[in-house]
Amino acid sequence: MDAAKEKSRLEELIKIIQEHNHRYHVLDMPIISDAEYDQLVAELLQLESKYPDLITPDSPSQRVGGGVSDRFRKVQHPQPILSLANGFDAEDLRSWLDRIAKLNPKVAASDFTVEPKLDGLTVVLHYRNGIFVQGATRGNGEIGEEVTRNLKTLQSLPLSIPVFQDGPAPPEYLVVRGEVFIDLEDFEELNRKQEELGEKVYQTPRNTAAGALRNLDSAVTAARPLRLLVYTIVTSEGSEVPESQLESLELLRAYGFSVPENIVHCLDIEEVVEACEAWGERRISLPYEIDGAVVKINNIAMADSLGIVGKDPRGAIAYKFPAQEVTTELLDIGVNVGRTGVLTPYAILDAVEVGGVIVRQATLHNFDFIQDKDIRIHDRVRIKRAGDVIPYVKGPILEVRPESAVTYSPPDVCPACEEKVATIEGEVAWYCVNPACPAQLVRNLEHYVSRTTLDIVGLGIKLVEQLVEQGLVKDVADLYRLKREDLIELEGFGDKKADNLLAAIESSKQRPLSRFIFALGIRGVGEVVGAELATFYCSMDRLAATTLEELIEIEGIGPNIAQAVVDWFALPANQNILAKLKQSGMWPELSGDSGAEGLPQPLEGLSFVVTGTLAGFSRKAVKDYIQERGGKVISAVSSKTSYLVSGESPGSKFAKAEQLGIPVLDEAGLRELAGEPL
DNA sequence: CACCCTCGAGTTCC
DNA sequence: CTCGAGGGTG
Repeated sequence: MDAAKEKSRLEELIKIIQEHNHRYHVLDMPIISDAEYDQLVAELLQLESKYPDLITPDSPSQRVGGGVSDRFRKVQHPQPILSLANGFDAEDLRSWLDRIAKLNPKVAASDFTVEPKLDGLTVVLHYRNGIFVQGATRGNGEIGEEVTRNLKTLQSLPLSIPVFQDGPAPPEYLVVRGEVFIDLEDFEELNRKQEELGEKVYQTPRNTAAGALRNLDSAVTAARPLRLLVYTIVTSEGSEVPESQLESLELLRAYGFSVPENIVHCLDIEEVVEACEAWGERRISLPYEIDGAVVKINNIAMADSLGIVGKDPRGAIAYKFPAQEVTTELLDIGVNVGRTGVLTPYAILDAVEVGGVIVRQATLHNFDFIQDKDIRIHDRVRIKRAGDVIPYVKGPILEVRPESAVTYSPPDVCPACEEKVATIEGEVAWYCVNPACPAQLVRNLEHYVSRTTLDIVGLGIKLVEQLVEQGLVKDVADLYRLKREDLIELEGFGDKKADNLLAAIESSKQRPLSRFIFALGIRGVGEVVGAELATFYCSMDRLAATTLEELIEIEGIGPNIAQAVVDWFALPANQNILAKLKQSGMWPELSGDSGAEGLPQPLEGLSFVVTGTLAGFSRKAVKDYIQERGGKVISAVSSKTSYLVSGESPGSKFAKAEQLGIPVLDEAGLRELAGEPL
């Protein structure tokens, strides 16, 4: 090719590429593949490097920043997309203000906005004359990836800015910043579908959103439930320029963007602190994940005047919540023995902070769970604190699985007694079936004395272990045969403590029959079924003589529980225990009046779920209160729940209730409903 | 038979 | 809170 031909080809290329750009970005009707496009650009670049004189300012090579990605074109942001400095508590927020007030005393009297900090991907959107022309990921803040076509599949992204008669005129050139993310509910729904199809499930909403937005096939992006919220005007030319962050948000809304809701306007730093903490409490009831709150000085000019330190503008700060999800190394897997003999594996973790506490252990539920999630020792695993308390392992991070990772094989003997383990047909759990297993005995005793059963105060885990170790107690009935002399021998015991313990054990004979049945630890018989059996049989003698057929008749008891009950009473070891208990005078009967009969039953037919802390009630007291008045207390919110009783710092039940539209009561509301005079 | 709801059991940290 | 299982229902 001679020079003249090359030069005309170069000019031709510019026109061709511009045409394709137009089709791609504006008309959304590309007629060539991305690869072909990249080839054209590559050819152009090659020619331009040969004839640099011919590079025009409007050449596509200039427009795309000169680089051609193998996946996406890189674009330079009109101005760097800055990150934010982080704060973690109220003190960090106050000292941030103190610092900047020294630079400009006027900020001390400034007002602020507090917005939720969405956990998604930042995108930068360009509109020319009201038409969406380009969208890019944040990238490194200077250069991002151009994902215009994918962004166009988002329902919540306006392709053009509507013009209203009395609304603001759209700017000639507008650049905004927003966040792309997936609602938690949509995410779960997506994973449910994936599971049904036998496809892989996604790990986090954030990663899924990132993957979808950067997918080469826009159809895939379109199929994901991505949402967009816009919260900053980066550039606005040829129209009104907002003076404050609040005005910006209003303007963005008028332009047709979805903006984050419930943005708090604060007049001083203490209000800011309050608002940040409120977002922390609200976090769990939001439809999407947030990892903090963003505090901005409302006046944009004032914020800008403070300048930038490193990559962080001084006029704003991110208040970060403690991470709810972290990753750490799984050092080993241990196995616990439950009171029913169930073997439960647990993860021994490299200690890590999650949501403000150090976590070293987390349950792995059962051996199938380990296999299903393909969890291996030395894997890096994702840990989450469910609700706010109990940590659990979500799964391994396969991408960083080390060579040293080893698959785990469940033990074939009980870790406590070394008897062979057994499985039950159709059940996931593995069992130690040795009736003399010391671990089971300890757990069984713990259950027998625990607060929810016979409530023997002063008899805790440590003491139970001690009594078993010393051979003083070989079954629950032995508790009633403990002698003062034996107890005084024990470490840390004196006359007084021994007497108190004996008195506590003695008082357990006064507990209701229902609690006693629950305390025995029959598989499948918990608090509710125990109460059911107590009201049906009224005495231990009658219960012990029951039959399978009779049990099945009882509402709430099916063949499995019935069989477990019959089996329990048939076991000679248990018959022996019962005989000893009866002999000791531990043989409750259902008393005619339970004390609550006389109360009116205003809550009859209603079911309640309790969450959070109530001021005037303990957890147990509120339960009794509701039950005494005819209401039912259940553990999980469902569509059949009548009311959620919510106190201070409610858990995730609150979100669930809101979602299902279940009415929420506070303590006063409950009392009122129960007909108490106010 | 497929669902939904409820119950039981084990669970972490301070 | 989680998961699994049992029980009831459409």
